Order: sequence, then C-alpha cells, then structure tokens
Amino acid sequence: MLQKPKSVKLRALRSPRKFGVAGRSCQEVLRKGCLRFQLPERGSRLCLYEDGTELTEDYFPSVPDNAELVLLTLGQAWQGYVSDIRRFLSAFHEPQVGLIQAAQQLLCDEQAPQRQRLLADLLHNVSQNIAAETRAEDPPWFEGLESRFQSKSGYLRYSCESRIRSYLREVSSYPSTVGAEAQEEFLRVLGSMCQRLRSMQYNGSYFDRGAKGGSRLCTPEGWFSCQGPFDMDSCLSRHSINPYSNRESRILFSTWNLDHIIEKKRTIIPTLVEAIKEQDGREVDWEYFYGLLFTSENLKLVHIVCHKKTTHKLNCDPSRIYKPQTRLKRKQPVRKRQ
DNA sequence: ATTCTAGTATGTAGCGAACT
DNA sequence: AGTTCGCTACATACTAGAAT
Repeated sequence: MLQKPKSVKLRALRSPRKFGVAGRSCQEVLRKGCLRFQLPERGSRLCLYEDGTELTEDYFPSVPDNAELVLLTLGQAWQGYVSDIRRFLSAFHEPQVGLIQAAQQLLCDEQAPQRQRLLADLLHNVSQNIAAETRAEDPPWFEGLESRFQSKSGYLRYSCESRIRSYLREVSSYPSTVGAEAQEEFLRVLGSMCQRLRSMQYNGSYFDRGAKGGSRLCTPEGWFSCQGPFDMDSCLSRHSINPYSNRESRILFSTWNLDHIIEKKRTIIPTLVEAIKEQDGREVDWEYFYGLLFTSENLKLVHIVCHKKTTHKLNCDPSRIYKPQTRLKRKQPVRKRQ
C-alpha cells in the first residue's frame, strides 16, 4: 500500500466552508474530515457532491484528485445538485433582503444573456407582493391605472368584465343583418342574455381572487394556470401567472386570452342566427347560447402560446339549440337521447 | 364626475388566390 | 413548387362621447 495520498475537497452538509483533505483510504479521509468539522465518526460517510454517490473503499482509488465530496453524518442525505436546488428554492418561502440585494448586485455585472435572464427571473419572482390588495399597500402595481381602481381584485374584475362585454357587443351587431321578423326575436334573445350578464356582473368574478371558489378561475392567492389549447385537456407547458403579484405580471396577464372552444364568430353566432331564422314555432334556448358565448363552460383561459387561431371545427350541440318542447305537446318529460 | 359603450386601433395567424 | 398578398379570423387596448 504505497499509494499516493489522494486529496479531495470536503465539506459538511450544514457548513458553507470547504477543506482540502488528503488520505490513502476512504476511512482516512472520513476520519480527518470528522475531526475537522467536529463531527462524530460513527454513522458518518462520504459521498460525491455531484450526484450523491456514496464512497466505498473499492471505489475510492478511482475518485479523481480534487474531487468535491460531502461529509454526511448519521441520518443525513445528499442527492447531489438536486439537494442544492431544494435549498435554493426554500429561499422563496421567506425572501430576504440579503438575497434580493445579492441578486441585484450580480445582475448589474452580468453579461451573459442566459444568466441575466435567470437572475432577472429570480428578482421578478422575489419582488412580488401577492398578499397586498389595495393601492395603499402596493402603489407600484397600480402605476398607469386610473384612480378609480383602488383594489387589485377590483381592477382584475373590471378587465374580465370588459372582455365579456366585448363579446356581447359583437353579438349585438348582428340583429341588423337579419330580416325584420327574425330581428325581433333576435333582440328578445339578446335582451335575455343582457339581463343575465348584468345580474352576473359580466362574469367579472372569473378574474377576482376574492370571489367564491366556483366562480373564479384562480386560486385565492390569484394564481391562474393555463388551461391548454382548445383541443387539449391541459397545458403541456404548465404556464401559470399571478397578475396580482406585480405590475409586470399584471400587464403580461393582458396577453392571456379567453379562447372560445366553440368559436364565437365562426360557429356560435351563425348558429344562433340560423336558429332564429328557422325556429318555426320552437323556442330558441338562449341560455345554451349564453353559456357558449359568455361562460367558462365554453371559455378557456390560455397563455398566448396555447391560443390556436385555426378554425376549431366544432359545432354547437344541435339537440340544445331549441328548448325542449314542454308545454304544448309532451305528455311526459322529454327524455334525453339514449 | 364617474362609469359605460361603441367605435377604432393594434397585432398575430391561417388560408387561398395570384404571382414568380 | 414556392412566395407574396389580401382577406378574415382571433384577441385586447385605447379613447371619445353617451349615459347615469
């Protein structure tokens, strides 16, 4: 055993310091390390910093010189970089000024775009003020908004309402394109929808984190998740955003779309127009169309990347266009198709 | 005075016809 | 066959003027 001693860089799990330690065997390095860090030898072992592989005497000779090792005591574990990332993430639970300042400092000098981006993202993530709700609590969030908006929920509500209103506006532009008798019926349908929308406050609750569980699309903290393209069950990219967090997210959120699964202009409106023209004594089920045009029944909140603009090639359900003919003809309740 | 509405502006994607 | 162009669809933002 005239092996040359091997020197390695050793650190303990909880210590930020590293020491150079040399030894001819695993056992020797371990012993010196425990001495150095004042740790009990019993139950302790060495592993590679890189991936957490535990060192054995057999393996020791093939460990490269100056390898980075971690000294673990009884019960401790190290899974390589992964553990470091876990610890890094834990900084997000309670972002400290120290962390923010350090990141800002690094960002100032950073030239490489990729690292720049990483640091900027980190700062962006840490400089959120999700809990704040009023203008007084988080003035930067409101920068550029009219003074009438005094709470984040209030503004988000408004922005949702105005999206929904614009759908209504588009439907409203159609009666003039149909004949006189159809027009009258169309206006009646429109009136019903309008009334419902008013009573629902234009479904502004979808964006309001303060709204009741079933009527909002976000978590109580304000997190929205992309619901994925119209023809998929979920978002493969797992997009998410919290417009309540800071001004940038608020603005970015405006690029997220409410996408009609069954398309408004290509399908729903033409079907509605047709239904009114051809009603032939039947009663158009305006509530069905209301659901398609204005509610989450047919609307998906999507990141712009998941917003497909191709024709969706979906049709309205023909069995729901007219109300079941109850009063006049039926003897028994109308059954759904079997 | 504030809020709402309706019209306009902005910007990207898809698609088919016309062109090279 | 590949490219360009014009049109329509998707969407939201902006803004002047009406309504409350």
